[in-house]
Amino acid sequence: MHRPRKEMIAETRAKLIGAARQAFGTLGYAEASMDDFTASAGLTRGALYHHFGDKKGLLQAVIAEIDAEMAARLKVVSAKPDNLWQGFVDECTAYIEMALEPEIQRIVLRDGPAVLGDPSQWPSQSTCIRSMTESLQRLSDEGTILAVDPEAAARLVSGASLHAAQWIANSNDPEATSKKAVKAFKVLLEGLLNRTGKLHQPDRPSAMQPEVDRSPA
Amino acid sequence: MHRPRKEMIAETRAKLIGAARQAFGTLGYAEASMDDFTASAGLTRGALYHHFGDKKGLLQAVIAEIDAEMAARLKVVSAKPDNLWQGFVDECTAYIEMALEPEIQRIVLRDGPAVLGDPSQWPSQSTCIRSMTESLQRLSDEGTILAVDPEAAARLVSGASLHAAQWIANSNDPEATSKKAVKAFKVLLEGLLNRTGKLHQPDRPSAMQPEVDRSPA
DNA sequence: CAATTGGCATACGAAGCGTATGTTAATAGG
DNA sequence: CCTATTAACATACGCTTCGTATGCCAATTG
Repeated sequence: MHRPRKEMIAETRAKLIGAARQAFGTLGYAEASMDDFTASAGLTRGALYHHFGDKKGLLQAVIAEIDAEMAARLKVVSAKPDNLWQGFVDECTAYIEMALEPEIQRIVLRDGPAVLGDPSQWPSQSTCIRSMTESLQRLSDEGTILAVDPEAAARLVSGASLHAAQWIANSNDPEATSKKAVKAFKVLLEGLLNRTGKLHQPDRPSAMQPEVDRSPA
Repeated sequence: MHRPRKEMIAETRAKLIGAARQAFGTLGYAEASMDDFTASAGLTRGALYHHFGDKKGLLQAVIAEIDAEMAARLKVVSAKPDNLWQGFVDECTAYIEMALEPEIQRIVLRDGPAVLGDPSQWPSQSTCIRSMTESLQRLSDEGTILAVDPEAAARLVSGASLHAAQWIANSNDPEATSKKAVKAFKVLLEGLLNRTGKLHQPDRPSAMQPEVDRSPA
C-alpha cells in the first residue's frame, strides 16, 4: 500500500513550484535562471522540463497555485458577514489587500500577463472574478444594486481595485494614499447601489469599512 | 545652415524606435531580437546601445512615444464638448478605445509593467492620469461631482477602463461585451456625481445618457 | 588643416533556454 | 522471481541572444 513513488513525484513538483515561486517573486520571471532555482531545490532542469514542459508551463503552475490561494481567501472573507453588501465590500477590500503583496504584484499582476497573455483568458484569474460575479448576482437578485451585468461590474471593480492597490503599494506614503483610494473607491461603488427608495435592502447597505488600514511602510 | 548631422541622428533614433515599436507590438518584448529589428531599420545593435543604453532603455523610449500620442488624443477628446462632465465621459471612452488597440495592450499594458515595473511610477503613464485628474479636479470645483481626491478617482477609473478594455478585446463577442461593460461603467461613474440637489451645475451634468436603467434584469 | 569628438559597426565572451540522450528505479506480466 | 518496459530525472550539447570592448570613419572645432 506504500506508494512512495507518487509521493516523491508530488514532492518534486511541489519543490519545483516552490523554488520557482520564490525566484519569480523576488527576481522576476525573466531574471530567474532555471539552472539556479532548480539547483536550489536540489534538482536540475531535467525535472523541470519533464513535469512542466518549459519555463512558461512552470509559471502557469505557480500562478495557478497562487490564484487558488487567493480564491480561497476571498471565499472565506465574502461569506463571513450575513449582509450580502457587506460581504461584497469586504471581498473588494480583501482583493485590494492581496494585490498589495509584492509576490502577487510581481508574479500575477506583471509577469503573468506579459508571459501568458491577458489574464481575462486564464482559467485561474476567472476564479476570483467568478467569486465577485456571484456576489454581485446575488446583490442584484436582492435588489440592493442596480441591474447591471454582474460579470461586467465585477471586472470593472476588480480593475479599479488592482490599480488602487498598485498605486498604494508604490506610493511614497501608502497610509495616506490608501485612505484617499478607499474613499474614492467607496464613492464609486455607491454608484452600483439602488437608490430608488429603500426597496429591498435588508440591512444598511453602505457599510464599507472606513479604511483599508494596512501596516505602515 | 545645413545640419545634416543632427538630423541624421534624430532620424536614426526615430528609425530605431519605430522598428522596435513594430517588433515589440507584434512579437512582444521578450521575443523581439535586437539583431533582427535593428537590421530591419538598416542598423546594428551598436547604434541601439549608443542611443538607449540597453533594451530596456529602448522600451522606455517606445513607451514614452506611445504615451505622448495617447495623452494628445485624450486632450483633444476631453476638450471638445463645452460640458465638463461630458468631456470627462468622452475621455474615459477614448481611454477604453485606445486600450483596445493590440499595440497598446502588448507594449504599454503588459510588457511595460513586467519590464519597467509598476506603471504608476512611470513619468509617462502619469501623463494620462494627470489629464484625467485635471478633468476631475475641474468637475469637483464645479460641484458636479462629490468631493473625492481627483487623482484617486482618476486612477480607479483608469484601472476600471483598462480592465474593461482588456476584457472586451479578448472577448469572443467584443460587440456584446463592450455594451455590457460600457453600461456597467456608466453606472459606476454615476457614483461620482453629486446628487444633493442641482447645486452648481452650469449645464446638465448628467448628459451621459440617463439610461441608468433601473429596470430589473 | 589637424585634432578630437561622437555616431555607429564589428568582434568577442557569457548566459540562458530547449532538446537529445543517457541512467536508474519502479511497476507489470509471466 | 525474473525480465521488460516505462517513467523520473540527470547530463551534455548547440543555438540564440544579450552586453561590452574595440575599431573605424565622418563631422565639428579651433
